[in-house]
Amino acid sequence: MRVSRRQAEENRQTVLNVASRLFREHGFDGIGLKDLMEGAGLTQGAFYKQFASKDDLAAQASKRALESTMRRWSAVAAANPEDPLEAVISFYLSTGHRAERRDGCPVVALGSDAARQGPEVKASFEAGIRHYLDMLGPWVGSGKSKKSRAKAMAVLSTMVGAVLLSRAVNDEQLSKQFLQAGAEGVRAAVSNGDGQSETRQ
Amino acid sequence: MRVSRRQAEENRQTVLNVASRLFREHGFDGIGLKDLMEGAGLTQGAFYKQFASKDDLAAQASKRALESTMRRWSAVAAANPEDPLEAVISFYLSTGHRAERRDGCPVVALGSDAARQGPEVKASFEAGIRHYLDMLGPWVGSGKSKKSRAKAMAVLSTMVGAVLLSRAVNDEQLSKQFLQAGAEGVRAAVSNGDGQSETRQ
DNA sequence: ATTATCTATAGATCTATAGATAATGC
DNA sequence: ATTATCTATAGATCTATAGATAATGC
Repeated sequence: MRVSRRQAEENRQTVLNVASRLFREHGFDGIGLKDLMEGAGLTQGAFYKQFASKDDLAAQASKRALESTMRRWSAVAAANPEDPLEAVISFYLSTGHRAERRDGCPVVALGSDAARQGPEVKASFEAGIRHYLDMLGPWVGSGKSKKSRAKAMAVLSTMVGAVLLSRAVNDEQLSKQFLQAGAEGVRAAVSNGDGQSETRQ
Repeated sequence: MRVSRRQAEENRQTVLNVASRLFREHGFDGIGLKDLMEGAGLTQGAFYKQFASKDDLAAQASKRALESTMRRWSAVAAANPEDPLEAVISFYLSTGHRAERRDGCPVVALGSDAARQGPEVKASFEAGIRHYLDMLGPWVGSGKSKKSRAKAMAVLSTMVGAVLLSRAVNDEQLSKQFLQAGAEGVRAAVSNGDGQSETRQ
């Protein structure tokens, strides 16, 4: 029954990968430890040698999910070095991404849930979100880093919100329009150069 | 034990109001029928004379929650008729709204959850979201209704995303910056007039 | 000897149903 | 007579723990 330390660590990684996907698909409260462990080819009993609690798993699986999405952004951006932002926009605000809750952005899939979790889960999200912003900054930046940081935040908000809204409605047309309008909005915000109306009002 | 029809209907309404708040606070899966009914001063057993299932309640409570937020938007806008959009922005993207998950916008509080629910819950969200867009349209509109619809969608995406992100992180400063950057982004998008770069790429 | 995983289970909770109770509505 | 609510419970599931098992690691 016992496996090697190497194998045990591998099992732990498998549980994390499985959890990062099942949580995105069903929410933190929508999936039990039994199904989680069986998804990794183990039984429920092995769980507490690997993780301190379900919350602990939620925090670690969130980290894993965000890292995995980050890698995807990097790959997409690297595939189109001339316009990495446009590449990320058309990947993120696509019907493909909308459909793959299981493997898509955890901020959209679990953002509402994360707001109800403890500081450990939020720390995972915070780290991932900062990483998103670090990538976006140079792409949307017009020069001053403080301004481009704010712009990156607005852009990320638009992207996250658009996919969230596109998933919350039944109507396919309305759903698609959110993706398109989100993409347009981001392009406009970026091409708008320094035009953020900080002086208005 | 039996109450009048009038009182029974009143009880049903109370359950809906309680549910619309408890769901926003704990998620659809985060609260049981027992606590839900006791929150309305009844016992669990009365539930199935009032609703067909928990899903049925989720759909009706979502509708109620969105309607209640809608009324709030109207009130906020009416209080500042000269610039209703600015009034809504500074209400929606405030630390106050960020803190009141229980009474705040259901799209932020339950958006990720809604994506996992059946068509009934999504229908409630869709109706509420369309109502949001109907209000935003004239405020962001530059003339052509199709363009202002798209702009309203981008603006709503930014607002929803900004609050969602501001709730998913621990760091108070980062959280506040999302609210501010979201507000700036919306103002810039609107003051940008017809400038959406539909021709780019 | 240690320990990763297993089976089994405690104790709580979940949704949903059944039947009793007592007040309404005809 | 009807029915809104109550108490009680079925049957499933949830998180977490306990003790057995069998392979690793010293």
